[in-house]
Amino acid sequence: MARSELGPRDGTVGIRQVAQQAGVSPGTVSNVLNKPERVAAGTRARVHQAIKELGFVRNGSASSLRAGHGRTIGLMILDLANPFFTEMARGVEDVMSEREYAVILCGSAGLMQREERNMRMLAEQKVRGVLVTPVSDDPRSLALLRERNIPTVMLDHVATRADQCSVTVDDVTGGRLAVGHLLDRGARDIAFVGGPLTMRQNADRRAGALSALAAAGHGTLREVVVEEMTPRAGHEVAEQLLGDLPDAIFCANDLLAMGVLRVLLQQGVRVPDRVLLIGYDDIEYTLASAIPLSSIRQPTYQLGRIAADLLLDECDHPGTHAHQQIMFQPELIIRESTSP
Amino acid sequence: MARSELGPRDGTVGIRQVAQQAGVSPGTVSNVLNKPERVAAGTRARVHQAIKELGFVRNGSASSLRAGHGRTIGLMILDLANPFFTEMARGVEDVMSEREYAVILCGSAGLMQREERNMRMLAEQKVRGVLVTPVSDDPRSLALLRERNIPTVMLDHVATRADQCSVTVDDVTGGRLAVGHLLDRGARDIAFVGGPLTMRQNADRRAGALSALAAAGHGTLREVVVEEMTPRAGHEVAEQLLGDLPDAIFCANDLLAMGVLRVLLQQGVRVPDRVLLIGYDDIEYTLASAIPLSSIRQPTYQLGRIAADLLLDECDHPGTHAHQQIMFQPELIIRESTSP
DNA sequence: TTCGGGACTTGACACGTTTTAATGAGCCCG
DNA sequence: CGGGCTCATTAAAACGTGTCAAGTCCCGAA
Repeated sequence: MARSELGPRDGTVGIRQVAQQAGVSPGTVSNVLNKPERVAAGTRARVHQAIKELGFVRNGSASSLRAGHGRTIGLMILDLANPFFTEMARGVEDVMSEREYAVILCGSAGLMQREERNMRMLAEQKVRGVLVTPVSDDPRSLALLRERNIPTVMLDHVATRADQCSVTVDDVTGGRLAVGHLLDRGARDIAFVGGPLTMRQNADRRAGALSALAAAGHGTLREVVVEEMTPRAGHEVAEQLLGDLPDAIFCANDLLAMGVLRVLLQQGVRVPDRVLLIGYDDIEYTLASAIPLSSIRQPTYQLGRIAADLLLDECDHPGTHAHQQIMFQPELIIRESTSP
Repeated sequence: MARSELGPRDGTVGIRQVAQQAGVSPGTVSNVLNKPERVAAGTRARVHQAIKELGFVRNGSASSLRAGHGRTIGLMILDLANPFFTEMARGVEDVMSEREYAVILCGSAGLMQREERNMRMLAEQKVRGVLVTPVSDDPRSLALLRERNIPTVMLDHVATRADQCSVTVDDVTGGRLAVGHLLDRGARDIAFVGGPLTMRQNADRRAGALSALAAAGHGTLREVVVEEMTPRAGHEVAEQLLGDLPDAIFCANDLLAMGVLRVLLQQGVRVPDRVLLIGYDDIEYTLASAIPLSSIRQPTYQLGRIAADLLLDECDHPGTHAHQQIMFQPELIIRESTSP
């Protein structure tokens, strides 16, 4: 049997078998797959027919080797355990799935080292582009992608350079809204509980909090920095605060706030009567909370969708694509934890 | 300049440049990368040095084209918005990250159609293996992978065939534990709220519930089937039940239970005094709930880790690998929502 | 009838790596 | 001293698709 009649790996079917079945050349099959408009409708139909009959599945490796990249994008987020990020990931996945792209998911866990390792891995995989919530402003890991002309969109982080897109929510305003609200409710001694200030999100929310205090002309901010922004960390902070309770607590995310709330209630501290409590992100799971949690809402799912759209636009129209820095405004959601 | 001195795509560095720099042949560089033990220590060091100096990053597409598969695995779960699945995904990602594999994440949203489309995409990407929580027992989408000899591990689903691994939790026992507990607490008129019974998880939990009733010799089960297992669906069910409240409600997952709880409390129904409520999965976010939720705990994160280990074992030792069907036992967690 | 030109199609090569069989360099022992 | 080892390295042949210059075909105008 002639070589041309055998498929790849002596068993499966490749572009050549399809071509033979449809009575065209391999080149034409490739065109049907990649530039359908260039092939006559009749031929196209015959090829599609052959594809279906033979159960042909394109070899993505060969395709990306030749083309320089494949139908895959990378998504790097800070924390796989945080509903805020997984909700964002859902937005990305929905868009990419519609457009027939595969999504490689990576979690950096906030570690520069893991971020860099993942970036290298994505470069190796020849992804078409990358959506990333960076650990910090350090451009080292991004350089790896830039060298290889892999488009990048910043997620939940403003692009410091004008040569890329970003989608963010204004965290300074968010912090201001939160603390402004606490001040309105009469709080003066306010605690800010957040993660490392090297993370932009924490730094901005804190800055917003301070600016609200400055604008009001009264009130003080105690700052508590935690390693991880989890309910567990919230527990520890709350226990620590029990000895000298502030008027109000502003947590830099809802997971922390959930942990704090739990301990306060267990210890009989009345919320909001004794302590006001507000979180950030407005994740869905605080709805059933003992005291419904006030929070700062972000268009989380949309963040993911829009970033994905921007990335695909850059991939599809590298010439005409105009980089955009999109910033959403957050919204103050008042619930029982701050309103008597 | 001779072709051999230029890099791939006239700019980046390839295996050839590394070889030249280290004074060896391309084949040796490849061996350093893939079978380090076959190359002498001195040569190996020289090659690594050259790799670092030139900033070489392997072209994964070329690699998987030649080798037949790459360092990528597929992970297909039912619902990206459900913390149970994202927690499982976290376990998978942690293991794969350690072993330098990339993870392609797909959500089937419980739709056969999306499951099949994703499977095709994974086959196209030449993934090394796939971890999948299947939508149903229909083997059509798995066939696509089996034809191509792509190893598969079932996640949260028992393998019906002995030629693959699976990692599950005993949902029948889980259902029995839940309803047995409700009966112990004196409930007789019990409602079961769950998703489509075509999903094994729902069917098994229901079966367990029924067997608990049978064992007790008393009590009845009202069955409420919802489309989606979300808090929103829980709201609707609860409103529907308000007119004729049962003694107890068993929700097939915690998200449903959260929605149900919220409406009950809003309407002034006392939990657990008037209605007992128990969920399933024991997700972290119910901890801060108004009435802490009783639930059935599963080793979620471990599920992901172990499934990932099994898959990698099958990939690394295709000859000696012994397929395993691992089943964990769930644990009843009693909290306030079922104990006065 | 011939020629020009547009619309499709073709064929062969290139993409960067892995793999195979073959080569070379030592080394031991008869 | 040389034959038969082993271990380390090499050269060249794939892997299956995308690309692009070079056709082929067909139709209408001259």
